[in-house]
Amino acid sequence: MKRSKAETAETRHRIVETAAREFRRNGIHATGLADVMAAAGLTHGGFYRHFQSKDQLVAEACAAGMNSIVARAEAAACQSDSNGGLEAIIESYLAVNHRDDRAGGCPLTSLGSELARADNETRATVSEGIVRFVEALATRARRRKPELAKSDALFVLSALVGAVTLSRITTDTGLSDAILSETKRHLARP
Amino acid sequence: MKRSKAETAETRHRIVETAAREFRRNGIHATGLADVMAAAGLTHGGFYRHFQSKDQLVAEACAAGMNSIVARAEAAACQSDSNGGLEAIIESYLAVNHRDDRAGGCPLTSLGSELARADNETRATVSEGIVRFVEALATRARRRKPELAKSDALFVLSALVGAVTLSRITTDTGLSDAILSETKRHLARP
DNA sequence: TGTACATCAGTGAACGCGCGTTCACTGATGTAC
DNA sequence: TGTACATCAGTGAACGCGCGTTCACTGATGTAC
Repeated sequence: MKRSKAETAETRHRIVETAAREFRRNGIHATGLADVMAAAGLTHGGFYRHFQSKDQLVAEACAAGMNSIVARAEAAACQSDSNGGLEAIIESYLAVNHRDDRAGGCPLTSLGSELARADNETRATVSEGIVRFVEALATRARRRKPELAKSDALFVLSALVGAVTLSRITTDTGLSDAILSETKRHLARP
Repeated sequence: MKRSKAETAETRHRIVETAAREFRRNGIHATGLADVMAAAGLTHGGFYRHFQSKDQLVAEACAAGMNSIVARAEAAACQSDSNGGLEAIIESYLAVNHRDDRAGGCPLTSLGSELARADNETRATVSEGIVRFVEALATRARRRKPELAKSDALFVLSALVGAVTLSRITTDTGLSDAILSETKRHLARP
């Protein structure tokens, strides 16, 4: 039966947030629309009342995922009592509980190689999220000259994404922990 | 009809090498066994004469991919005329033609997020490849103390993998190039 | 404000399709004598 | 060394299954009067 406008909007929002978690947890390709809808407490038939295609949901879910990771970085920086907050962002990204929480973590690591093959809409949205992440890091960089700060930020983000990606691949838990802690140590001393 | 032992071994090897390329090109989940077999010049029915399952092929293909990227790193280091060859490995990994050649490049970047969800067999094999890559970097590290050299190597590999992953996601070609060149610049000056 | 009706969110069955896997069959290989 | 036969690599059709997508239907919502 028909739902109120508010309820419809709430449902759509819930589908996107659920998809953002499910895609990060199991991968985009491996997650079916029926899985997403069921996790959102719905049957799959109603999907197309809200979205034109799976690709559209992928794009929106990735956008939501990027928004939340950038917001978390900003929050970590603001809550930090030390200097600019750069260390706080690095620590929160390289935390063991970020590595262990694929579903709630950064899409760049949980979906990295799939995003490189995603359609232009998704890649453009994620790309814009990367730019915002880089800006969040650059405004807190040690070097003040804008182009140097941005250069530092690109490097830091590369190290963060690579470290968490590798730490999730290896079956050697000691190596996994070492990748995170050594990357943290190197980024702390410039 | 039956084939000679040599021919059978050659065919099996060709399937693994073809799969290594196809998986890196299109992703593991998105590549069907029929795709791999067709690319190897065979029909899909014969697959199970050589492998027990798709998962087994995935593990062997990823092992082959790791072998070839570590071998390429070693080769780049040996051909380099400068100091230890560390810069040569970094330059070859962060090269634009590595970014643009997913099918022939490093599995850690072309399959990163899928490998984190792969079965234990595949993850263990890739993990061992990571260790060999880290050793290849560590023996050429600037710092001589073994544990410091390994720490440096873990950090360098993280930055390499993250940089190429990000450079493939972004739709902004200027940003993509900058990620590679700035990461190269930072790793060059310790 | 109250009533009549068009709208449409959500359900559940169905669509064609491609997946991983299995199987009967073919005929060259390689072994046993 | 030559012959007879079991083996098995590769083919092509078929299997059940889950995918993205479509559709007829239901009934509460929200609009038009």
